[in-house]
Amino acid sequence: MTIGRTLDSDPIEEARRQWVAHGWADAADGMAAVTSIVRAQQIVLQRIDTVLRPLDLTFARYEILTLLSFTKHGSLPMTKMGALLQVHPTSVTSAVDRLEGQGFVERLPHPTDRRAVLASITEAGRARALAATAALNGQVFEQLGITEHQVNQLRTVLRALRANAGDF
Amino acid sequence: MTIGRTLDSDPIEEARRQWVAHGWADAADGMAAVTSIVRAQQIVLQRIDTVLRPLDLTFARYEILTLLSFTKHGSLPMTKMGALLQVHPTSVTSAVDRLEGQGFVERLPHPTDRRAVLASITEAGRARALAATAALNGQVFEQLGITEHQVNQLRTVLRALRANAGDF
DNA sequence: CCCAGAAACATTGATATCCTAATATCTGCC
DNA sequence: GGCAGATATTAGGATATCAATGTTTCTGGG
Repeated sequence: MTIGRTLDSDPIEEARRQWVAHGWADAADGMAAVTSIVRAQQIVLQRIDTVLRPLDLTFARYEILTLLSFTKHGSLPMTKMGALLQVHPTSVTSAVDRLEGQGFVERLPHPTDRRAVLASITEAGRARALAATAALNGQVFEQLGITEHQVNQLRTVLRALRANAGDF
Repeated sequence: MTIGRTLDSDPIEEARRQWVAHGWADAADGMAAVTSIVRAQQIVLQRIDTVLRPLDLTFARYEILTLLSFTKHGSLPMTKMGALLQVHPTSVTSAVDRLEGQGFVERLPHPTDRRAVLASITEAGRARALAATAALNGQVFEQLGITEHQVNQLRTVLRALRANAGDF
């Protein structure tokens, strides 16, 4: 599961020193921040996958189930889900393929637009989504290992980064 | 390239409100932070891939080239690279396969351990790594769209998260 | 000292995911 | 009524992880 063991020093700080030593000081902090984001995502996603694996879910499929469970009628057009979750249409298609095979979602025709397809959550899907959320809340989201203040700093800074990227 | 367009509100904040409304307030901030990390990684990696594509590199292969270019003799054992970059041995093997095919790296026998393989950067590899770093510095690392203070907040908080995960 | 078992190293094959490009169908505007 | 745009899907390429394998090295009991 875990890869490297007992590294003597922080490899990202080491890379940052190299950046400065090579005359790229202006970019050093940004490089370190980007690398930290990439590594942090690996860490949290690995934890999430570990928690979700016994439930036969991936994070992408979990996000879809949870999003559907929050809607009024438990269904959304495929494109709408892709827009809300910021994933490609092809990823939505393949994720819904699997969820449908698992019996957690079913495809329904859109009532007015014959191009569109509604993904609709089933009762089994709702139950599995709830179980997954309970597991993730207790084992990941409440166990990040940083202070509440740091959690909120993270949210604020990354919100600015996402806004600047045109996310909303 | 970009997926969703003109979303009226921040989907992560919306998810956070749902968490609170469902009685999961204790996990709401952590959920929002984790989701922000995942989304931020998508954003920065997409930018990186866009910059690196004309240079025929991916981020994983770029990291290997840059790491090798920083070493004294331009070479490292496969396992050592995996440990430093926090990637699986299989990923190192496949990345070095491609880099070798591109002429940026060559495999050499380890001088003392006949099990081990040294990956050694070529002159072409050094040149490509420098070009890639120049492009990334100017187009990504110096253009995150957040303040210098926020960049450093990000580094500090994510360093705590990585340390807590046993990264170093 | 020696040698049998454990551990480390790199690779291969299988599986899952994501992205790009191309395609078929349908809608709605002019 | 025709054509641009939207919708979903399929196919193909790249990457990451997991499990298993073949070597090679290390280690500890005899």
